[in-house]
Amino acid sequence: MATIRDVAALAEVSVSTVSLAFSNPGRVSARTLERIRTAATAVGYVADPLAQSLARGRSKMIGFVVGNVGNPFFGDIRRELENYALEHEHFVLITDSSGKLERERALIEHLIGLKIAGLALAPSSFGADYVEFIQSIKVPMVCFDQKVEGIERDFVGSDNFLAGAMLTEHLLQLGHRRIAFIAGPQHLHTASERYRGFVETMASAGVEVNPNYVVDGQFTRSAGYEAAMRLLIQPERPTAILGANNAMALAALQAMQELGFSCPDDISLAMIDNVQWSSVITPRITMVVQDTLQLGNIIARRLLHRITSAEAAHEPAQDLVLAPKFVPGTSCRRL
Amino acid sequence: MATIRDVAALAEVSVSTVSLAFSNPGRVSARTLERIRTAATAVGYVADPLAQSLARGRSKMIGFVVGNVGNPFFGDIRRELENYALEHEHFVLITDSSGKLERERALIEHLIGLKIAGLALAPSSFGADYVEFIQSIKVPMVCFDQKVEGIERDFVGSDNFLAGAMLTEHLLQLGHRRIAFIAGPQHLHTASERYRGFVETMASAGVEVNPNYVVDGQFTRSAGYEAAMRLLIQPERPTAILGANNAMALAALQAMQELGFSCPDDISLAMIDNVQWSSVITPRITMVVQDTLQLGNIIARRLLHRITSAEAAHEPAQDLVLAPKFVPGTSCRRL
DNA sequence: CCGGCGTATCGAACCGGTTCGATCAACATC
DNA sequence: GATGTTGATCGAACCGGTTCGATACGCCGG
Repeated sequence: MATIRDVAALAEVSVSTVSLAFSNPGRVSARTLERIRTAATAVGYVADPLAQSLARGRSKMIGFVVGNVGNPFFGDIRRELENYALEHEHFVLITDSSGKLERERALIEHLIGLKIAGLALAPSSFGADYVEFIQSIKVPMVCFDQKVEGIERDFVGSDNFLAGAMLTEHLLQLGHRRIAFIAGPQHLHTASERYRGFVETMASAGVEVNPNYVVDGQFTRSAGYEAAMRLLIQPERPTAILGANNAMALAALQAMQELGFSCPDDISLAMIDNVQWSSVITPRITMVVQDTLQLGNIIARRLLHRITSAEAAHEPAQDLVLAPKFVPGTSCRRL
Repeated sequence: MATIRDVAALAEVSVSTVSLAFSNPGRVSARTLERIRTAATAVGYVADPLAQSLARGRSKMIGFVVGNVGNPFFGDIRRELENYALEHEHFVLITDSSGKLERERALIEHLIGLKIAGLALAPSSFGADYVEFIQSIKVPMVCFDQKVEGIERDFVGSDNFLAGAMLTEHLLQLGHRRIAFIAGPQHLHTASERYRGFVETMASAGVEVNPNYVVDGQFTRSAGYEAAMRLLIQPERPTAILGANNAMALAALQAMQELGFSCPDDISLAMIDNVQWSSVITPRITMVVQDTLQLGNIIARRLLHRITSAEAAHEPAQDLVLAPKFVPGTSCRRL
């Protein structure tokens, strides 16, 4: 590998001039610039990013930390971020915490050790310790998906209250009253907001929520399956089930199929968030989806703004909340 | 951040001794080692990975390059690799080429610039130029999924011929003769092998393959959809469709649903590779799946062996091919 | 008491860049 | 003709480690 000294020797200038020529071509005379450039191509010089990062104290890399890179929601956001970053000469390092707090922390620390220029984080936890840890990170950063109380950083996400409310309203309109809700972990903002959307919409309509109809599915497939089963074995079954996320709703569909219930004939189903092959799942689930491309785009822009603009560090943290979209399916029947 | 010189000063030893104490504790006297360790914790010293990589010329990072990190097949492999790597103090950098050759090349070059210790690659292309590029990479490396002619590197994958043959045999056993095949891009090893498995099994059974029943779905959802449509509008429709991968088979299912055909009553369907929510898709597709966890584990072991063992560089490249597994569903009926 | 040897530690060079104050020539100003 | 200004280039220090030959010391046998 050719080093900057090889280029300097061939161009008969000092090392510092070569460095200057690449980082700030305007400050070098046209003649020397030309000589340096031809010398560089002649020896096939490419600056060593590691050495650059060490000397500059910051790299051109952006950390992307989520709980599950396989989740298409995060996948879309990642793709948008990658494309935008690439256009601005930045490189995205994808990492997956598997939803484990310890792993997330280790990953973030590792990334900071790599002197990343910025961090896009989907927080996986909450609470004082966690907030303190996140707040201690001095790297430009944008949080998304999960709004965490106490973290004063740019946040980009969807209106989860609205998401819950929209589907509840839809089911009410169809005449449903015995509506069950499979909730996520209530300490998560997305989960509690979606639940609040359900509860308040029910209240506004003057419909009482049967406590037996609210079960906890932990946002996971397995817990969602169990929760759905608990709903389905009740003597007075709900006429509709609202899943606070995709995994739990589909687990509920599976449970219904296994018990021989037909959807939507016996029980209607609606969910928040799409899944990859939703169009071939029968019935087509009625859902509310987030505009992942838009979210990804906004995240990318905010983060690169923070990274590249000098005065951005002083700008206050900003929350950007997008409205989700209603996508009708065939999984909800009129009563 | 505390540097190695802070530690040296506090422990009253030279910088080189501190470095030695961490990289090779055996060569330092017990007393000094103790002093250095307490000094290090006192100032909160953590070695800068960037500086280490620069000085050593190699880092503790492993590059993982695939065409689509969202694909659960790659996801499982990634997870296995990450876990195994973490146990051996290595860190996985995930990247996504979106299946684009140019992007893949740029990513690999970037990773090499980062002086990665090793590379796990799912090749996205083929041909002389590509092979030459891959061969020029001197980093320890394991290829997987796609076997590429001419690349002399460790390879880990599944027996794709067998995968195609198993499903074909299954359909023949059920009495099907008019079996259609949605093929992938034939320049890809996986695609051609799966196709070969189909053709040769048909030939062995003495059943002629109708040329109109073999269509190209490019391994993608959209091309697979079109290909399936071409099959379904023929006057003499096939009684069974075999999709060479998951995306094309599910696209075919969608096409069937849209045209009002029932699966399996009108047409049977089978596919190679699982998808995330296959258990809630009606009917449950009969398929042949790869043992992704096993694959991931083998990839991880081979790669870390190459990385950590000094003499591994001289070991010849090795191919490891696993047999896929048959998973019966409800999508194939007996004729 | 001396030469030989092994072990613990050190100093200096190096990895490949960046950065900033110093230098110097050329030109403008008075 | 002396002084001031400007722009191009350079040298040296630095980022934070690693590595290896040199050195110093203690212990051994003769």
